[in-house]
Amino acid sequence: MKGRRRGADLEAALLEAAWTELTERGYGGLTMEGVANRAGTSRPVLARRWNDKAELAIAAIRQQMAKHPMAVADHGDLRTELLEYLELASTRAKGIAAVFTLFSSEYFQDTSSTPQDLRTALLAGGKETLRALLDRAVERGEILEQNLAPPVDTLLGVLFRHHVLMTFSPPPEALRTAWVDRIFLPLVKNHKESRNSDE
Amino acid sequence: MKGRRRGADLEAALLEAAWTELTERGYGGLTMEGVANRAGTSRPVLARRWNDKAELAIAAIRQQMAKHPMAVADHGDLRTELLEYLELASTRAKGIAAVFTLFSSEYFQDTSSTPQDLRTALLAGGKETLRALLDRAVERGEILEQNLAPPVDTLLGVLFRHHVLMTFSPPPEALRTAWVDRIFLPLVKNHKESRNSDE
DNA sequence: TTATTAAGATGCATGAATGTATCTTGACTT
DNA sequence: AAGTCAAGATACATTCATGCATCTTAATAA
Repeated sequence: MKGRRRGADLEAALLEAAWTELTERGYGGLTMEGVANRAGTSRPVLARRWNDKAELAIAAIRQQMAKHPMAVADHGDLRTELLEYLELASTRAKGIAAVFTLFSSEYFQDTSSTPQDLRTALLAGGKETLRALLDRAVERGEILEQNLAPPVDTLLGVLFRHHVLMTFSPPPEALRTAWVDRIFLPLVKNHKESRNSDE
Repeated sequence: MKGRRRGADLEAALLEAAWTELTERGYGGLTMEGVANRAGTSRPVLARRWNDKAELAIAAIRQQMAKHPMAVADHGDLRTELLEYLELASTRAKGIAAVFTLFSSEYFQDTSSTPQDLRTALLAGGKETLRALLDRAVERGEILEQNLAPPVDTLLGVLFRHHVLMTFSPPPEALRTAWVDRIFLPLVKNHKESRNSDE
């Protein structure tokens, strides 16, 4: 029995509806009318705020990121924090997958940008969560700075993202610990970077 | 100056046109009319053979895979073969990225399948190229079978695919060698799987 | 209370893509 | 050489989403 929504209230509700539509139907299935219906309003209200499907979608994504910041507390132990990071990320798998459907249809054609571009644009300003974890571990002396050279430092994020993109579902706990214990940690733990190891 | 195409000839030309459209415009921008125009024919000819955009797209992908098999010769050295594998794969980055645009729009909604599902369906029968390389290396005694446990064995493929999906472009040579020398080989080379390494 | 502003409902024209039916014409078969 | 079948061209109706214009009504401010 609530009255007529206005301003910021309304806008938040619209973006929430857009987000739900995006996750349920993907970017291709996202329509202005669909969002309007779900929000219990009509298209003109949407049209007054956003021009494109793309604008609306990105605004919706921004709102979700603002609502649920990815924060991993300092536990004094790298392994613990990495697992928590992956667990936290897993709860958002559906949303992440939905975001990537942006690049299917027209979006990446029109803007000629890549998922990487969007990712950096959305993360602009805030340092990456994963990077923060690793820096803390370096300060604690758990790992060596030099073992975090470019392809390695982002490895866990890559593994997670790839899994989500390929399966549209979060990685199970067993897989996450395997990534940490059998891939990432062995690479960064102090095994005195043996360059030109053999041959 | 060529006459009217028929049967298999025509079909191959149609699939070739579809593939080009798919790589240039992505799945979202793929239209029956666009393919017909590019193939120099009209929509009814397409409609007689495939019902969906999806059917057409998958048939086009199949034809490309058949035309360009991913074959890496036995060079007696794992590292050489891995680099050749990644180099070969890189030449197809554009196509691979295009294939994944399938899962943006409607396809994955309608079929409720995942990119993983499609991948396994397309690879059905033939063993994976990467897996073949690794098995050969195990036989040669270059690496230990036990170091190829599940999350590690497919690691290079994961890294490659993730890069292509995120940037829509092939990984540069420097990045490929970094994957091999600083991530994959260190993990599989005989460092006597130290389980419960420390703590 | 009154005035202003935007929410919300409705209607209409448009454009893109598709499905389908029809018809002509070229190529292959016997 | 005649007949058959599919290629290729064209046309029409349909569907879906969008853009825009209009009008009523509710909420907020003066």
